[in-house]
Amino acid sequence: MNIGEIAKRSGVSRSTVSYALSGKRPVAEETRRRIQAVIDELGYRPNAAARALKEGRTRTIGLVIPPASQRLTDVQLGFVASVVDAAARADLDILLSPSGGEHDRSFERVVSGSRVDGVILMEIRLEDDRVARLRRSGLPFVGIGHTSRSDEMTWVDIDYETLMARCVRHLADLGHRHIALVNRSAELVAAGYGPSHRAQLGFTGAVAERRLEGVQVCCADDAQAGRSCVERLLAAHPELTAIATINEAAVPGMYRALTAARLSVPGDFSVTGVAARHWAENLHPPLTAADILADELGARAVDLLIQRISDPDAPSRHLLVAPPISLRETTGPARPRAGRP
Amino acid sequence: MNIGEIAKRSGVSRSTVSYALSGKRPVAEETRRRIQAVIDELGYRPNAAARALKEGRTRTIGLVIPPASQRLTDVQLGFVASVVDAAARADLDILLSPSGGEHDRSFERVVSGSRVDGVILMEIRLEDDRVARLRRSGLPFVGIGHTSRSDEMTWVDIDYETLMARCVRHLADLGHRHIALVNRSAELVAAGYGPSHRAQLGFTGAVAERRLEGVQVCCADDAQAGRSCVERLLAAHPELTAIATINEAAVPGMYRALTAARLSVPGDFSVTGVAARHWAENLHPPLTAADILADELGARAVDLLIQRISDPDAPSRHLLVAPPISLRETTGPARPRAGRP
DNA sequence: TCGATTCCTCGAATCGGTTCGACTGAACGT
DNA sequence: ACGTTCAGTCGAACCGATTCGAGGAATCGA
Repeated sequence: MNIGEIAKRSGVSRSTVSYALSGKRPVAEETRRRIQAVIDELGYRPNAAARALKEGRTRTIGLVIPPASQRLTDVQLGFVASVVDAAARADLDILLSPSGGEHDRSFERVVSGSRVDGVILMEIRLEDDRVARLRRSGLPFVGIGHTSRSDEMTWVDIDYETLMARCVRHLADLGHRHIALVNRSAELVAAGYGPSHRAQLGFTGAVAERRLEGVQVCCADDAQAGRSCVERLLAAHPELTAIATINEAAVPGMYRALTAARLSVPGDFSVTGVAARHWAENLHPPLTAADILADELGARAVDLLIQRISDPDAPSRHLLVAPPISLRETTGPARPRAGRP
Repeated sequence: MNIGEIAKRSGVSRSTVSYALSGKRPVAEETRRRIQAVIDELGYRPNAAARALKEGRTRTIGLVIPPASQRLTDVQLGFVASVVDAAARADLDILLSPSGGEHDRSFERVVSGSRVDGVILMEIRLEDDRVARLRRSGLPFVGIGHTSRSDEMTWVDIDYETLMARCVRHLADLGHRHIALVNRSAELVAAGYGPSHRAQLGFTGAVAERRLEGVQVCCADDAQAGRSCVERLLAAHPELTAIATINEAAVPGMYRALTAARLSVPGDFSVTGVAARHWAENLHPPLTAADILADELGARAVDLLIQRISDPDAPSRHLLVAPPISLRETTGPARPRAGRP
């Protein structure tokens, strides 16, 4: 059923039906009611493709996520959920595009097929082809995360550098002198993953500032890896009394390694880091951490994108979020491991 | 840049460009090359809306997920990931629609705006309005899960009834006589959530068959709830020696409650259930469970949907999956709790 | 040499909306 | 009584692709 059918049955022209629906020109009240009755009866909805074709916009935004094959972290999931939510509130649909892996055709379709009015890009690398591709296309886009040239685009991001520095200072305040940074996977770090890179900066900076001893290791995003990573760490650095991490998926494994080593948390050993609040709260014991407010960040990304769509030539904007550390149950005063039996 | 621009620059008509791209009519090799050169130079891609309008199909499928506000379980995430993956392989785009909560406008847009060629529906209730809505619309759709009238639609599903019966029999074989079923949240069960309902059937059936004593409880989908649920359970039923569950999110909390009660797993108490393999493996200790192969299920749903789109009048098809139990480390011979100090 | 066939290309119609210019009455002011 | 204004409506053009019927040129067989 198309608009012509509605027009015929209401005894008006197609344009009148269109105006009755959009309200862009006055339509007699009685006519409007007649048209509405026909529409309700037939359950008519304007064809999205036809409308998009004429209007030149699709009322749809693209959400580019990491390849589906690799499991999303809780923080990433939080982003997706909040973007979906915010978009729904703004009556925008979401076209999902896994990018990165093999099927970049999906990304290419989203970018150049005029399928979307704008794009939200997740999991951005310091050097990211997709950003260049999007800039060339002229499509408005907003990053959750940003590249090394941060001015070249609009983004929202978590201030991993500040957050990690806060974690380190928090540990230093508790008397810890030897601490380790457990980063994300070596592949990610090598690929120039921004959060990993900035966490390193924050870590080394704060370690130097407080004259501590710091160790840095990479760790794959799962519990197994977390466990073996911490086991190696404990063996190689007996003087270690605390860990700061941005690898939430590995934390349960880290707990297990500590338990296995008969180190109680936070009595003998402290753990802190950057994680989704929900996740940190539900760990056992609950993780003292800088809480990532994924909900807010995703919603702000959508806001910025909507603005950017309505005014593509406005200067790019940035939003860097650094929430305070929520004290929970995994950090305490330093107690030298050497002093233990 | 549109097809007319390409035509002009190649010195041919628009239709020739179209045929060169689609190959639906012969085009001279030299002409084709010239057109291709122009296309490559300008980076032209046909406008998706225009194509959809003319062809009457969008090369997009809708994926209806539970409202984003509520966290998705690992199994659900597995479905989403595998659907996204399978769709990308088939060169289909995915339109994401959270449904259920407040914003059903999103669902309505997907169903009746001709935005998609078909829909995959997740988290189906025994009585589900959305199924009726989709049937009325005539849009091809496939459910992951199904309603009480299972013939009315095409679906793939996990055979929770069989799986739960297997769990119970497995426990019975190990000598357990008193076991509990920890279901999903009371709200879900009350709303007629199929998996919960069928798990109940399988549980009561197998309990009766093996002449066991069974208790059933509901439990919200998080660790906290799992913990308090099991604490209550242990207090109220001292004879209990095993739990079977379909609530994966609650399992870590259940472990904690058992640990707190000084019950070792699997020495003093057995736990088993239905869960995503990834999840079961990464728990500590790894959960003996019937593994849900979310990857396969999502991919099959996409296959079925593609078939249904190409032949909407074919009879509906069903796919019920019941993988065997993977023995891990959480079930062992029954040891009466009464016999403990 | 002439019609038939084949190969390649073109113009026009079409999909289902939106929007612009123009037309018709009725109401209005002077 | 006569322009003006304005509400309400219509027809036609347009968005960017696909596809059908048709036509021109080259090739072929008789």
